[in-house]
Amino acid sequence: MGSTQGRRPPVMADVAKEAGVSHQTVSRVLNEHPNVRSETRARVQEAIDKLGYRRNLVARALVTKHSRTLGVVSFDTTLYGPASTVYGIEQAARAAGYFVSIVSLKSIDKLGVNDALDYLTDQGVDGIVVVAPQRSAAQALAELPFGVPTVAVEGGEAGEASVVCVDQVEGGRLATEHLLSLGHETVWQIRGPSDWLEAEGRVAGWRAALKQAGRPAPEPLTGDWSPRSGYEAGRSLASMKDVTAVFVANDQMALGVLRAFTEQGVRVPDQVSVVGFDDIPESEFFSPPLTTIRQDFGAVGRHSIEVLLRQIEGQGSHERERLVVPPSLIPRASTARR
Amino acid sequence: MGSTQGRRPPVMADVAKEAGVSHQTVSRVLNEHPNVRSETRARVQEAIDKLGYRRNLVARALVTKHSRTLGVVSFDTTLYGPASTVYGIEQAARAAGYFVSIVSLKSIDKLGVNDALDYLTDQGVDGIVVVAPQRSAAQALAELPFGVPTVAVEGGEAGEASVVCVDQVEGGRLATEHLLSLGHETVWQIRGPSDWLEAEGRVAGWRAALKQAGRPAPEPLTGDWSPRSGYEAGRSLASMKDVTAVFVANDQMALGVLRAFTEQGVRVPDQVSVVGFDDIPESEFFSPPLTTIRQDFGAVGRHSIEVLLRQIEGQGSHERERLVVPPSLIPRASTARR
DNA sequence: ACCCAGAATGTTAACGCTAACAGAGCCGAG
DNA sequence: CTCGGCTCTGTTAGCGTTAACATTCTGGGT
Repeated sequence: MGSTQGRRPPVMADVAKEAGVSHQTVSRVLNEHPNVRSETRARVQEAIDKLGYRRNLVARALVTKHSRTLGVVSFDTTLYGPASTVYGIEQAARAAGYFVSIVSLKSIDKLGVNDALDYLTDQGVDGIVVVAPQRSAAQALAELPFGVPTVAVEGGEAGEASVVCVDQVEGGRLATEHLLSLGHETVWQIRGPSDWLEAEGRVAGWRAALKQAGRPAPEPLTGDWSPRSGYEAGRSLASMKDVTAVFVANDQMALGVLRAFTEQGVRVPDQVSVVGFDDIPESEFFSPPLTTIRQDFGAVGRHSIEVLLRQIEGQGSHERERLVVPPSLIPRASTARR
Repeated sequence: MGSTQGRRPPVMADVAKEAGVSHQTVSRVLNEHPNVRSETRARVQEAIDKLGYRRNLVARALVTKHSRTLGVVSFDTTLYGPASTVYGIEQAARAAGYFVSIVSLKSIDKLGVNDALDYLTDQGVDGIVVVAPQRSAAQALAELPFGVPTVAVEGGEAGEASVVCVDQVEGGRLATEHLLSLGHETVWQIRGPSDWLEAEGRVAGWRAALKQAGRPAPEPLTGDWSPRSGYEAGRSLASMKDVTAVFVANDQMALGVLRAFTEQGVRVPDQVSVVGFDDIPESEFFSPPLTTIRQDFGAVGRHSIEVLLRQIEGQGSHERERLVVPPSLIPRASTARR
């Protein structure tokens, strides 16, 4: 119908002709410029509707230098934590009118992070969120490409970038103090890999709480966050008679620990109390339901977008921000008074 | 340094001047056009390196009409299944040189899916993968926007779009036959929400297997995939004395069932055998370790990209494809001979 | 009646790239 | 030695939008 020939999608000029105005006026309508007569505006809108016009965002991005796309770099989005964080990021970004382009890393080396950063800046993203829980990833942020605003999630001291994170130290402290308050002499720990900042933070909080209470800190066992590694550490712990309380650095490993204890006939919480970390949806239904530390991943994702947008929109003032989200204790049935 | 003034990133013309050639020759080098003298090529490459030039993909996309970006629409990427699928998609897409722009839906209505589709086509994606396990989402695909190639994952009969999915019926059958082969008289089921195609498929497979064995099919209980709903269904089942085998439509609900049975003193697998579905990383460490049906989400993601790229690159021939990935039984300790 | 500010619109020029064509140089066949 | 046909390179013209400037049209103050 009309003069629009072929199947080529209509462009601004087509709308302009249809409405009997210049393409610039169409642009003004689209961008809600105030100086357009409301009658003209209506006529243009009508033409837009009639032709089914949609503005070409690529052309727009070329001239405005803003793609309204944010990049997200994350490690293994299959895991609950990263997945929830990325979800929060995506929701917040879209609510703010931004697209989200994602890169999931399988390995976490500096090279991989740098590649991902380059890749995204090539695409012309307006800003980047790096979910970088490993020390190596965080270090990669120290040398940013050029002027692309960046926010690190769980990024420790991430060089130039702003940081949004959960207070891991506080989480470790909460878990440990909870166990001590139940009358346990001391608290053992199954920690995460040493490359992970979160693991370090949780160890620090645990150590601090023990020290404050004047209790000895046993040598922590180390897992790799997987249920299997928790299972193996749990088997070691089961054979040690003086263990009455264990702080496991994440819920998945805690599941492995519960499994090992069950197999070895160690009753939880009667003989040993166990606290996890993360509060994954499953942990409420472990046997027994797991006392754990909740991290509000959604809040972390939302905050990271807030910080990033502030940085993008407030051009000059790029003061580094550091936003810390508090964790909370979720008491359930895996812990009991000694 | 050199003649490049200010902090403005270099463009093709800058490289051209530096190398003493025309910008078109630079373009040729970048696009690996054969007709460039190798000496010239080297000189251009040198200039590129010297200036740290990176080509502007937005400008490129404007003229080529290809953004090399794929859109992914998914429901709740917090869940293990969607998260793994999206991960597989992202890996495969990036390996093929495509960016991935993601939209996570919180609600699954047709409107939401259509909005997401519009949103992504506005951005100028070259193709879209919709992870649409619900009937309503699949229906939304029936009315596609315009010429954007689309692939549905778990999309049943998704109108025009190609489909990649796991054979849910086969999965339901595998689970049921496994239990029957262990000597159970019949198999109960806790199914997923009726809006989900996957839930329907699993019910169909279960029913088919029972029918083939000439056994009665009890009325299935319905959950919403969450551990809690499994827990509640499990409590009902625990009170029924003739239940010896239960097929639970996903692992999370199976966890809830195990929890309920444990509380009620029903021993698994001595009194009741339980089979789950998905093989999430945790299920090997449930108490007892869960027999389940594994879905290869990674393969689904990879295949969906293969199909999509075939559709994008082979312009005219848009024959609908349908690719089915087989599930497999993972026998563990939650099932035993009657 | 006149002028001027401001509103409303139009015209032109980028943005940074690739496509299409044009031209220069070179080789071997006739 | 001339011509056709290669290879290599340059020139020009868009892609569809917004920005900047130019122009026309109002309406009120003098």
